[in-house]
Amino acid sequence: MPNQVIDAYPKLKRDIIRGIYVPGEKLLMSQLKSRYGCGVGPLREALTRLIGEHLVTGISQRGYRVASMSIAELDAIYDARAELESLLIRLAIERGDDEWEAAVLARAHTLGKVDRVQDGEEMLERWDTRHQALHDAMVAGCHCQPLLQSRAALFDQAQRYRHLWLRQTVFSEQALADKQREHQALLDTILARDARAASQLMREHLMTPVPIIRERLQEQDWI
Amino acid sequence: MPNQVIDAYPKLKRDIIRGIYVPGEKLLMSQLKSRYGCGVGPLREALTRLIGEHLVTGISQRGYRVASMSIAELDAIYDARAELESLLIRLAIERGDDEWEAAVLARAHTLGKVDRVQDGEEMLERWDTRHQALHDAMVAGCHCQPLLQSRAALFDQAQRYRHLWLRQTVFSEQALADKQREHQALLDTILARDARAASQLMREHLMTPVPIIRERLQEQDWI
DNA sequence: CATCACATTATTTTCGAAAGATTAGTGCGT
DNA sequence: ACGCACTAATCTTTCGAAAATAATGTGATG
Repeated sequence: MPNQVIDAYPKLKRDIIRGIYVPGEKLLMSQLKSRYGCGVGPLREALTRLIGEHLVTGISQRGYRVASMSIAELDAIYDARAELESLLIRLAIERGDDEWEAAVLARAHTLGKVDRVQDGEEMLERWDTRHQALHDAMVAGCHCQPLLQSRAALFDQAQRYRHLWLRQTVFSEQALADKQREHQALLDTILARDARAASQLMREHLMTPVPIIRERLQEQDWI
Repeated sequence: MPNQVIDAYPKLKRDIIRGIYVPGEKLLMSQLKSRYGCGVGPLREALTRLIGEHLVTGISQRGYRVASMSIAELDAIYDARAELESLLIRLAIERGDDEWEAAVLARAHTLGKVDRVQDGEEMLERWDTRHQALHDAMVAGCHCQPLLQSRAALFDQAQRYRHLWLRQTVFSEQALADKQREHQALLDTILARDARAASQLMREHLMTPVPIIRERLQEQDWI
């Protein structure tokens, strides 16, 4: 694997997820070259990787475009994530050991400690990091690397949509409290080793952002 | 997307799956260039794609290698496939319509018609094609593109292992009959819309090749 | 005999230019 | 005014050479 690509790939990915580019927008090599400071070779490799993650589309002799977004795709991806994560939490409860339980508890604790008094941006970043860490810890118990990789791939695909939801949630006292309650309920079912209840709660938990994202999406002029 | 890559990528992938290269083998650019008749640019893109599919590994400044194979990975991938396909058949039964049922029945019918009298290689290819078509038809009812893509990715990862099993099974009267019986049982539960039974059978069905593959794997000198 | 420094070779990675394809623009004929 | 062929400009894709890095071999030293 390359050197220059290691630089360009994460930057390009980040820019696409953050919405720097409009979905469907053409990605001109000349522009990318100056923006990311490297030649076409490394760029093509980075773009190839992003095609694999469904964040970019490419047509022979017609270049690359930022993958489009749609409500249909939003529904499909979140449905997939909810079903998969629901499966994973069931497996984790069936397979996880005491260490796993302890790790979940630990992540739940740190997430609960994120302080609302901090600077907004900093808090958003910290809450999101710890939130993801909690969910990672929960499903880690399944001990199935390939399924965890599939989960990560779906998460990446969802990130652009998720981005529309994150701000809205973290900056709302109400939404944050709701999430807190959902996490607590999940944690209870996990510690009780109730696989059926946990997978049900997990599915619902993952689906709650969808209506919010759908609204934000309909506001966009590029849909 | 490129032109030359469209040539090189599937060939390289096919060669890796067919076991032309030894797992762990270094992929020299100079060799690849002459074998696939193109420059390093297209090759690097093809290899990047294959890294995304976990068929190749790459380290900065140290080139590319065919991904290694191991019994641990065999177990992990087949476990993942079994759990995912089991989930998908449940969803398909919950969501599939009459057309879906009909399509499954049709694929089961054509698979049953594969004739043993044909030429061996031709029969193997035909059986495998129709076998995959049956499984594709079964899970298609879930109507969840992202999960079907995850399934396809896991299938690709499994292909090298699956390759070790396929010959053994198709050329054994006994094994083929066993598979036939399993498919019939699956079909019955599907037409009866018994999601619980179907997902159980599906998990078992996907796991049956594992012991056979494990044996073949242990015979290899490169494990 | 082992080990380290140094020089040599082999390999990867990158860039720039040329070739190939597509898109945009122009003018002609109807 | 509209469509079509042709030309010009733009963009993508590829290759070959050069630069950067790693691997190998050699010889001196403890």
